[in-house]
Amino acid sequence: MSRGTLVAMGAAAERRERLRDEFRREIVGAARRIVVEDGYAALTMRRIGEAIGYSAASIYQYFANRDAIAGALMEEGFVELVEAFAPAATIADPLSRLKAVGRAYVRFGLTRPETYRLMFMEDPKITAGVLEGSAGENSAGMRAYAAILEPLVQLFERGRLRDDLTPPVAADVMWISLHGLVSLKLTCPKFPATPDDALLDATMETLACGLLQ
Amino acid sequence: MSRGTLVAMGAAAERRERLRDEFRREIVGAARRIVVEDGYAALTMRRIGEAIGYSAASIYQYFANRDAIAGALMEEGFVELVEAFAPAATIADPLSRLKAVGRAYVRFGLTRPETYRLMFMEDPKITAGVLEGSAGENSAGMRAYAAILEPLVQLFERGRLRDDLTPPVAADVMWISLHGLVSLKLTCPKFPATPDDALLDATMETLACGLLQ
DNA sequence: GTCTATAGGCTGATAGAC
DNA sequence: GTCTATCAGCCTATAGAC
Repeated sequence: MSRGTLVAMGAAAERRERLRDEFRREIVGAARRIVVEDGYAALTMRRIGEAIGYSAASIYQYFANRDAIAGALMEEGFVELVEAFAPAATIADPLSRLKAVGRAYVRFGLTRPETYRLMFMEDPKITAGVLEGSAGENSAGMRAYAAILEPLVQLFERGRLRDDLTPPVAADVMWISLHGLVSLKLTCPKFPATPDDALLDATMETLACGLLQ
Repeated sequence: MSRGTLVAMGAAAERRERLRDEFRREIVGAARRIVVEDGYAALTMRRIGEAIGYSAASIYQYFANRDAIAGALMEEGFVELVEAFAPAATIADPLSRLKAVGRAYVRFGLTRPETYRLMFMEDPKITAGVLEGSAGENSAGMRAYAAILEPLVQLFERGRLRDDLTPPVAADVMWISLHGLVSLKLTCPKFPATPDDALLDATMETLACGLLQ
């Protein structure tokens, strides 16, 4: 809610809105716990209702439908991803920063499998909705992307990027590889037989050697 | 069914078995069409029954449950993937062969989204079952993996592989990147903003530069 | 605002008739 | 072997009482 909307309301309406927001957050919190514990398929209105001590029907007062709750959950996921990038983002050297961001991405995905799955592997409709709805702005999704792009821009400016690449293309290649590592490990933990750590090291080194000159 | 089993049966039993196999194939064929058209979630016993002109209950005479059908569908997917690799596998130069296999993999995934999704993005339980159940043998899954591994072995033998890599690790890095490209495009077609072709070119070139020395 | 009740679906799987 | 009927559940979403 914008500041403009707030000042236009009376104090009572304002308090009501605050309570409403709190309730919405409670719903999303419960939804997160359900998804983390039992996956996206287990996210039903009944289970959310149970978790917050209300009937399923009440939830429709706060969210239009189940997809809207999943969308809110995804947005929270992007905020967490940006937070996971924060320590890496302070590193001065762009190549070290890029590598640290990459490692943070993979750690995020492997330690929050169900959140990651919801954000990037589950429902194209909802993922598209959240990414498009928040594109262009200073959204968490764009800030996460920027954390990968920005070190590559700096490397490009220093003439370190392979010369057939532009920073956005290099960022997409990087993202693809990181996503591939996380998502393949989430769906078939056994098969890429290389252990997680060695695979991450080899992937980061391959990207560093392959993207730079 | 093994040859040994066949010769131990009478001619009548043999014919019965052949009919049974034919029926099983019909079921899997119908299942494939449903998954291709409407996705894995639409794969229900009732819909399969409708498609083959039998009741849902009859299917349980041929498959233990729905997961067994999904597993059979995945195995067919691996066979198709190996077939998709066939033209590339004849190329003599190992680097050209590796690149052609990579392109064939991405084409397979992007042109059969629902099959690919079922094989690598959907249900860890079934994917694990099929990959483990067919590991070690001359299964389609292993042959698909071999198509990526083998050119890398040849490059390794010629001393062309980056020297901190072994062929299996390099194969896993390659697979991860290809899978990342396909799976990200399937879940959010819009966001990695680089067009498919340019992204594939950039990824293959990055892998070639990054894995080799 | 919250509830119960319910419409109107869907699912996998099985029992028992034929 | 195939069927119908059914069990035992699940779901989203809404109407209408309070």
